[in-house]
Amino acid sequence: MNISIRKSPKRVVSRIRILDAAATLFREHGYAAVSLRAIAAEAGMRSGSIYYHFGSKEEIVTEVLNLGIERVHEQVSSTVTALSASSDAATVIRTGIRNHLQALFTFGAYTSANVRIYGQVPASVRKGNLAVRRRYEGLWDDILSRAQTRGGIRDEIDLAAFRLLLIGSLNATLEWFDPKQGRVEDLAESYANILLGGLLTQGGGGS
Amino acid sequence: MNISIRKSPKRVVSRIRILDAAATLFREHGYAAVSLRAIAAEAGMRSGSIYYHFGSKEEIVTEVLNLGIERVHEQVSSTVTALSASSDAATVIRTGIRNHLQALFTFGAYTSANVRIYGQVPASVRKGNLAVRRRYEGLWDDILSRAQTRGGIRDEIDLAAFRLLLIGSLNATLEWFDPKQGRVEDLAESYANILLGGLLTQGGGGS
DNA sequence: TTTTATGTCTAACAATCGTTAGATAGAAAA
DNA sequence: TTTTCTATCTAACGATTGTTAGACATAAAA
Repeated sequence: MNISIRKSPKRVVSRIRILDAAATLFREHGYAAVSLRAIAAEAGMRSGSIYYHFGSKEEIVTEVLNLGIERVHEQVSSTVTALSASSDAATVIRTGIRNHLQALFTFGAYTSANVRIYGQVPASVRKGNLAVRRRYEGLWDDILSRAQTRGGIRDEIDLAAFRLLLIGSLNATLEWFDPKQGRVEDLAESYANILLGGLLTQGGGGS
Repeated sequence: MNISIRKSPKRVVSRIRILDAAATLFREHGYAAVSLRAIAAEAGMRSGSIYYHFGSKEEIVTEVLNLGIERVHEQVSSTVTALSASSDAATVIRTGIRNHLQALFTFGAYTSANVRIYGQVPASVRKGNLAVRRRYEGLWDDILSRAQTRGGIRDEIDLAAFRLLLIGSLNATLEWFDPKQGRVEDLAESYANILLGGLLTQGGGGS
């Protein structure tokens, strides 16, 4: 046994092919509408073979949902952490927004599936995905509260509401933005301008 | 034939019962996962009877999708139109936001179904819903561009992006906000504060 | 009353679903 | 070479799907 680059065993390759196929089809047609036969066909095998890799359809969708969030989490977490400690609130949040959107479209099949089918998957599957979701929400709560301690955030803003509005509006871009038509960086800048500075020149924001 | 209040014929009542049942179940489980037998049971009849009122499952879902948008459209349109002609931009947009959210939760089954299943419904159904969607987007574009002519909107803001961010973030509240736990008016005010004034006290919004 | 219209029911159809058991072929290990 | 393991295949299972045809009961019209 040498130390050379180990070729991925067939097992791993097939598993990924199945997950990619499932994510792509779930995103497009929803959870229940996609049959294991359709997933198998897209992955280049027969439906029975899927059961060598996964125990059930629910097991597949759970993995798809988790991967979608984990990949966004990793990219946002690593890029925000890499910022200089003296970065101001605007820079930190802009970085988070940009990387959330980039990850969203880089792993489009998984993240779209996530946004679209989470609400219609069996309760047991939702439960298996909850911890991963919570962890990502916690990351943003950390980012925002850390930004708050550095000052510059308006007093009227409810940070919990801001986080929900932020993630909700970013994820909604999956429904209409086409990365082939425009740059994700431009989308990110446009959204950051609105979220950080608001629509109006002054006033209007107070309660 | 007298002029007294005409009792709704059974036909109309049953039709509504079917649509209510369908919207409720679609919202919860997605389009394909809901069988006509399940819709019939929820509506208090047998699946065969549905075909007296609708020609197919697709016809039902098309109606549910259209109703969801039309009801929000009507409420936002009428309340914004009713404002005094001299209202400033902030008031107009706050009114739109508040009424969009109120309608969203008042007709929760239809609007949630809309947000959740639009992306997974057959292409022919999506096509049948497109005109209604476009019309509502047009309403907001009118509201925003009229507000812009009154001044007070930041130059850096891309109004098309703002409309997409706005509707996306408002619709996303369906996934987490519970009208039994908090007042929709408070939610609306919180969101309007963020969208109109932004997160930061100053700067940060420029490009 | 007789006739017609309305609305729901039952029962069945071919198709498709998730899942399973067992056969089978090739690769790795002995 | 022989044996064992890995990955896929075929074929079938009972259950459920959207949809249809025709019977049936009640209400309205004649």
